[in-house]
Amino acid sequence: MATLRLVTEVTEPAIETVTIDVVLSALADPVRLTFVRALDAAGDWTCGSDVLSKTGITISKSTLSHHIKVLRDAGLIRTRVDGIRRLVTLRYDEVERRFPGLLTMLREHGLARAAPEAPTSTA
Amino acid sequence: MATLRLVTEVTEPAIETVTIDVVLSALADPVRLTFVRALDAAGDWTCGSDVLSKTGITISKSTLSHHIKVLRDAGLIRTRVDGIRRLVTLRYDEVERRFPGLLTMLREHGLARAAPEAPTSTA
DNA sequence: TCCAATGTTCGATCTGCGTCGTACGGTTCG
DNA sequence: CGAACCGTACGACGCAGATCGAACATTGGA
Repeated sequence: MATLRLVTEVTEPAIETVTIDVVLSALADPVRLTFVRALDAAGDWTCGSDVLSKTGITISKSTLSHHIKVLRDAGLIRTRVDGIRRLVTLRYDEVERRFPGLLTMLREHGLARAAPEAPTSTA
Repeated sequence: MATLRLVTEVTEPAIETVTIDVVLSALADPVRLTFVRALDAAGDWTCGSDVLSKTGITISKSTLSHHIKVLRDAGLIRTRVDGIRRLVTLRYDEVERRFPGLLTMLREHGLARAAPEAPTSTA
């Protein structure tokens, strides 16, 4: 019985209300940083659990739910209900508009990898 | 007896070896974020204690020393010995070259302030 | 030489948060 | 309806890190 569609839709903050300190705190965690990078690589709506298998992250589903909530509250991702599961996606354009260069930075700097010496030259 | 000048000089990591996760963790703390903004506003070599009085941050000197070390290890600031005191400065050009847009982002987004209007939906 | 001022280091404390297990709610299908 | 699945909410636990005070090192000046 489909009486009323209640809270099925998940809301995220308007991009204008997102503050940079919240974003930095959200990205400071290695699991969430990896998660955001994976979402960026995926490009479109992805199941959160699938991100775990792709990245090799091993955490419980409650922990995953917690991280997704932190990222959503920070305005970085959006959640959509798809039947029995929930899909998430990176709010790339909005975030890049409010914090220019931030996501580009994450994309270019591979996970926790320092540049291999050679101060001059190379790129 | 002034024998040898030992470790008076303070060293910071080469900018190429700085990883983005360390930088994000360093900036995730509100005290350090305020500190970096103040250094950016100052523009040149500044005494760490003076930053506290400028920003109104009230922490002990040992805590301040700790935060400065974290920021220095993260490659964000540089420390110079000046007689009885130590001066710090933001490595603006280097950081901006390695992480384009990062410091500009901090500069434009005032401390923990969201955009005033929320066009759609509110709350 | 002695003392004041500044900053680092060390140990201890305490809060925040990442983590998990369990219980609960919603959805799909038999 | 009931069972299986997926995700969230809640409480508890443990650890990393933020904080402080005290002791020490260094410098500069009385």
